[in-house]
Amino acid sequence: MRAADTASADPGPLAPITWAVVGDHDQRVVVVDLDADAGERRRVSLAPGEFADHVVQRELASAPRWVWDDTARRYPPLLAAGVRAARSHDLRLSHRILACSADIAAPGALRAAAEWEGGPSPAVAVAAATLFDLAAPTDTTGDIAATLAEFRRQRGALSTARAGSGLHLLAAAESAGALLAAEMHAAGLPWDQARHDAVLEAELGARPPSGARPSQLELLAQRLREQLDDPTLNPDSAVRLLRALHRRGIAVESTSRWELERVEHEVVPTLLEYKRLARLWSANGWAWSDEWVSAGRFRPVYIPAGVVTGRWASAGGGALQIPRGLRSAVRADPGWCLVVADVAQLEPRVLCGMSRDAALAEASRGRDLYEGIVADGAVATRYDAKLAMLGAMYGATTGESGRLMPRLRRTYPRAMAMVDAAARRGEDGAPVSTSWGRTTPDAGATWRATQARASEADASTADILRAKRASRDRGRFTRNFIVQGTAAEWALAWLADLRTRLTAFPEAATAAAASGPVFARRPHIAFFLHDEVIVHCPREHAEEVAEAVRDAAAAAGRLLFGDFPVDFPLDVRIAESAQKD
DNA sequence: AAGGGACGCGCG
DNA sequence: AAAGCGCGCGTCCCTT
Repeated sequence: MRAADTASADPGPLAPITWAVVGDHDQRVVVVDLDADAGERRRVSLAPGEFADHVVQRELASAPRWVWDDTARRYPPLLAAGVRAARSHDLRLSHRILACSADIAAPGALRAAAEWEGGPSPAVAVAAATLFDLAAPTDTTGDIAATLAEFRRQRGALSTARAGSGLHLLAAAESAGALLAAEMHAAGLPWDQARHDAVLEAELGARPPSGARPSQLELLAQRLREQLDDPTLNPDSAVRLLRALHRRGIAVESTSRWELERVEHEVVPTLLEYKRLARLWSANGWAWSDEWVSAGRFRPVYIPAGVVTGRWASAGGGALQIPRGLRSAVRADPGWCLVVADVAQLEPRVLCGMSRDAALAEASRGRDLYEGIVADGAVATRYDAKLAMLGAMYGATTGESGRLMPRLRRTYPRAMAMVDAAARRGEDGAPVSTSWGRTTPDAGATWRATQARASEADASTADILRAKRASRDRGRFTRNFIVQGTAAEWALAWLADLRTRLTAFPEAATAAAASGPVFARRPHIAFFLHDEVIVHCPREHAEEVAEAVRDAAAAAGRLLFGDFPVDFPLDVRIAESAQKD
């Protein structure tokens, strides 16, 4: 029974959704069913070993929404037991959203329950506690009474949300993301170790004994020592490298690539190549795969909302930084394939939707958004359009980007007014919010003290300059926050919808990784990076999966922006590997 | 010896 | 050609 794949038991839209609150009491797991008004209907007490079976039964019966303190703590053991949950409400993640949201009129009770604020990566803390055999975290938030109390506080806070607030959608999407994060970790990203090794050998030479530089890297280091006439140079030391460059009359202020690229000297190509290979070796070399890849899977730890804007972060293995050159190692299992999809120009389209800028929507519909901006005559080239748009969203003030950005104001005043207003509010120390109501953290006491100091009678020029800079820094942050944060919401909606759609697919005849989790026998999301997903699926379902990915994107757009005509075109590829041709 | 900051670079 | 948002992480190097 336990091994049953619960996902196949979709109860359909008519089944009542109930809240099933999960918490601990006296070494047992307590599940309390609540009705729509959060009134208690039923309470069961289970031995810890019985919980997974309980979840299976309930999923088959009616797929309740599991309310628990922390998905990263409750869900992995279920997945390990072969049990999947359809819906959840993650109290920690939701608390962090609701307690500081500008959309909540009465956040007082939530803010008082500070023990729920938690860190950004409880999963990591729990893993570390297990690793060092320490007692469970000292907080009591997992206790059933505390869990019920927090759930009721959150329901109470949500009932004070402003009319039309998207916070309930955000809480649901955030929680679905937390389920998915645990599932993706369990499933892993299919990784072809042999191909990775082949890339490393081709670039660096044979794997060296531990501690030694690979041959190709040592060759380049030696050439650098000759070209810079510095026989003991360690090119890994920026300080010594800079001194050596200066001795040869190369006037650079740093050893960073963008500055070196502007210098005409024989040492530059050698140095750039050394840096490229050194990076590959230290970030994604043999030591990396020893640590992070096993049994053909790369298993990063995803941290939902690890970024203030709501974007995900990751811990370990640099999951969000896999270099493009190594994507050839991301390779489907035999008989399976990858559906690799990314959204074209997600953030500008999100800005278009949230500002309801009809001109920008018209420019971007059904085509490359930047080409559309060129066609509108705002700027001359696609490259300029991209630069100007990035400048608008990041707050560029100088350079080409800063020069081009004002042109967009004339052509797309609504969209530009939205980011400009967010910047002004940030400069004043005021909060801003995403479409669904995620709100910036407070600017902080130090920031306000800096501003206050500048307006005192005896403020120095330095005080005033410092305050201005801090104010503009904050403005650029809030300007970008509303766009990056709403884009993260779009991505969550996309993921949550896709995750559900994929449960409708049948199990594969040929299992991917027979030892993997049960849900990995059907198409499943194997990777997510801000505006890109990779689905691992049996080849015979690739086309249908690609369609599901597109349908989910369209549904996400409607969920956030209703019938406003902004579209989210995807670049979808069906392939053996994640490498772009 | 451990920890933290600076640097540099990978990703969106 | 480059500076303007959000990250993680490896290395060096200095402090404690």
